[in-house]
Amino acid sequence: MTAEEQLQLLTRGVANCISEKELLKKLERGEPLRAKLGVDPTSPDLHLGHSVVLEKLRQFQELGHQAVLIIGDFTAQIGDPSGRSKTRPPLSADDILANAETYTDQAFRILDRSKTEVVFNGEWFNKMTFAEVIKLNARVTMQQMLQREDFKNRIANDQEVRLHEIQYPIVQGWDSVEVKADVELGGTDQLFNILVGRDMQKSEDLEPQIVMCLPILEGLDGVQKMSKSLDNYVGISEPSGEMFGKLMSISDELMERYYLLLLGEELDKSLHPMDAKKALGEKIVARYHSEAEAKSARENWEVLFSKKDGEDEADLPEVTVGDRKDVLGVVGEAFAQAYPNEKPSGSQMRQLIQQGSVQLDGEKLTNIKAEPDWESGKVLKLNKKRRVRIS
RNA sequence: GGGUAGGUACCGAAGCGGUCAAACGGGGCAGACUGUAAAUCUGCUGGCUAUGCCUUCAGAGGUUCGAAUCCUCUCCUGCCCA
Repeated sequence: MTAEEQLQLLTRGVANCISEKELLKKLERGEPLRAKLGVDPTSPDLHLGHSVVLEKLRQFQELGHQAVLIIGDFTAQIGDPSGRSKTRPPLSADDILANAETYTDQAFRILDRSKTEVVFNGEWFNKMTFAEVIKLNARVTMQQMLQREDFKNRIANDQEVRLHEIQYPIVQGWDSVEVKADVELGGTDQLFNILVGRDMQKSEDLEPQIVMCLPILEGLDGVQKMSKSLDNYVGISEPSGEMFGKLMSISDELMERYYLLLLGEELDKSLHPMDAKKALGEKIVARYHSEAEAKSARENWEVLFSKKDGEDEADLPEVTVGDRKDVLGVVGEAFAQAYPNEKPSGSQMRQLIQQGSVQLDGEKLTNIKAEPDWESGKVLKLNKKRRVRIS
């Protein structure tokens, strides 16, 4: 493949590339490029938002380039202020290590493990002396740091900015020097950090890296970026059913965006939006599980939600009725047996019942003290998502 | 270090001696509606062995029949000055 062809592929779907000319030059040498991606092992679960940039990195691998995955075990102790309106809480060393492991395991669902160099940036930063740190800081001016939107906004809104936070870009930039990156990937919110990397490399007389920013994926709410802390995400290691279900809850507008960013396709507007969304869900599930699983996830979902009668539900968890025969007692028992982690408080369960969410074979049970016939085989709906079968 | 403004439920924000489990907005949950969704309308949103009881308004003490509200000390944050 020619350098031009590679360039075209690599820049597809990219929000910001500085600069294509330089990238072309690097590609023309015909040698594998070192494509760097730094990850913060702060939240151990990867989601579709991360997948956008990981897919791009895989593309580099497929073209024969070297992926360099930097685990920011050291930087995680600082906390990336990018896009943040608050200071991030720091993590303990143990948490970070554990997170790093789950992180890479998941990343290799997308990346080719054998073609990925994994490094921890604690390797070089933990050895640094304070004098060296001061020297690093001398390479950047205060004014440069204050140009950042994030900091500017926080200062304008009278919110605190801690000194360690302005170290983050410097530290990330130094990673690029250490691994001799040719390209650094990241979300558009990483633009500033990655640019600092270029400066750092220049000051070390290295050829500056190419900045490649990918668009930030909106979360399920369609407004804020996908993130675990906002709970608007789809994790890439989630069960197929969950994944499909979550994807089906997005708005039509967002669906178009997901088609573009996750599948790299234009949405076919001639399709009924419902069908288009099901197709989207199926494709994404297939990517992380399998075609067959995607198909069954779709079928299960259709049975669960589309058929109002819901007579032929797929395998619902079975629940046995205990000593308490009243509605409140049985609902509590059902949660405890089938979804112990989601069990609501007593008051919340009362509300679910009184508001008509709890239904036995489609019949609303609104009296918490009622003792209906808990006949074996009947389906008990608990809330929007959860149903169980009486055994 | 000095001055000053603050710290209220998931978040933002009222309340400034009783009628406060605490207005209002956002978020979340539930119902109606739908395409499952979005939008819209409605209700709920501390806990419980529940017409009552228990624990909350940064933390610890105190005043009072009674405190989120008053006093004292402590911790935390913004802003201004040095």
